[in-house]
Amino acid sequence: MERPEDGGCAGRARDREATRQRILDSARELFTSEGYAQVSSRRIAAHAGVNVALINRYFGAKRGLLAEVIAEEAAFPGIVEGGREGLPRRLAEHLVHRTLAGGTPLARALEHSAGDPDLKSVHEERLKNAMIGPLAEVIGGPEARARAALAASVILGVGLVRRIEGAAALQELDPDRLVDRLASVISACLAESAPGQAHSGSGRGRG
Amino acid sequence: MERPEDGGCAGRARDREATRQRILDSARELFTSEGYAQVSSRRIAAHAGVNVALINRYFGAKRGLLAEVIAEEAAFPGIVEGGREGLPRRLAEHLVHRTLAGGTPLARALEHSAGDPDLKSVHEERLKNAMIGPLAEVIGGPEARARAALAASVILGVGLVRRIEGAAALQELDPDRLVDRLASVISACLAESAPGQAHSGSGRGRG
DNA sequence: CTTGACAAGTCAACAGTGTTTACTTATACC
DNA sequence: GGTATAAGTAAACACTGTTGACTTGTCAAG
Repeated sequence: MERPEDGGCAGRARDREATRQRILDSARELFTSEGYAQVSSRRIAAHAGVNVALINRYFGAKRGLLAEVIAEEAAFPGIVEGGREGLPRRLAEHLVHRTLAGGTPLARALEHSAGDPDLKSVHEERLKNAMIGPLAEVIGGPEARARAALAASVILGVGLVRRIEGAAALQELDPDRLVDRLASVISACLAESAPGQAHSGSGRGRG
Repeated sequence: MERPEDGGCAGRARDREATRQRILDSARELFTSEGYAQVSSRRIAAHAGVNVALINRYFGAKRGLLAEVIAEEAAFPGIVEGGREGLPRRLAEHLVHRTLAGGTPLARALEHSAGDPDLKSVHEERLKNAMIGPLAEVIGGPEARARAALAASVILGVGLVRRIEGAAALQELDPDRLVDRLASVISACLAESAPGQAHSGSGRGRG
């Protein structure tokens, strides 16, 4: 069915798969460098050298293009695989290193569009399947999903704040200290029993 | 200068301030109930019964309209005023109660558009002046802004996750337990010294 | 090789967005 | 009453995502 090679010929042959992939590659490149909302369908098409209508033909809508792009990459590559021991620290290190270095561009594409209502379902699936799900499975125990959701909140929140205010405040802390701190924060999220409150909370008046 | 009353007359007189306020009221109502991106300039204008061009005349752009709307409301009403003692718990309670009950609609408008690049400057100002700033002032100590930014990350992150996945996972915990947990998480953010890591972090290899 | 079918690709339009410009009109002062 | 000035308006601009009708390349059957 498929042509064996579509190689480098100038006026390339009609090849569904190759065209699809070409669109996907352009979308990933542009989304990750400029963000979802910034890049128009027509620009993706032009970058890929194909017609605009093909985006909707192959991916339903622009939304579907992002969904396919982010489905390709793991949220926590090689982190949950390490097991429960030291998980908070590994998450913290991952977060800090991609926070301070700009890190995985895909995360940026997601943070760019975190609140976009058009992408709610895309983000919902991503959050559940790639973050809360794996995390909950690793930590186990009661209310695992709630604890995982809390950790995911911290991870997304830090990324969001970094994107909004340029990490100016966060960079007051040097990376190592920030990792320490985030590790303890994430530990508090994932812990099975809610620990007695830290030194700053002596005034708890609840019954 | 201004007309003393523009009252209820049908074809109302030309009154700059009244028109401005009318637009602002419509924007607040629509933004908070449907979100920034959902509501078009033309719809706001129609709801206010004014011409579309007046939005840009009075607020520069749609962005300016949101900026003015969110400038009207405090981020943590009556929370930082309570001082350092019990601050994490008050923040946690505020967050949970507005999370579970839908809470202040303005926060929703913000979460709706958290990642919108067009609103970056608006969110930046809001984050710095209404969240990190007051928080840092209350907690004091070294790297106060960094610690405050961390707490703000948690607060924004939880709101974001709630909005994305409908709080399904977070609601595994009953509200009181969630408050406990969040209070300890926020305490970990605000603490002056990064505490020794909790029970799950025995594998720390730094130092 | 010719024919025909079907999928791949194209074009132009639609309805919508935020924004701007030129314009009309009502008001307030002289 | 006349007029400057501001308030309000209408129409357009350039752009967005999306759709349906159309053309064209390719492959299989006759």
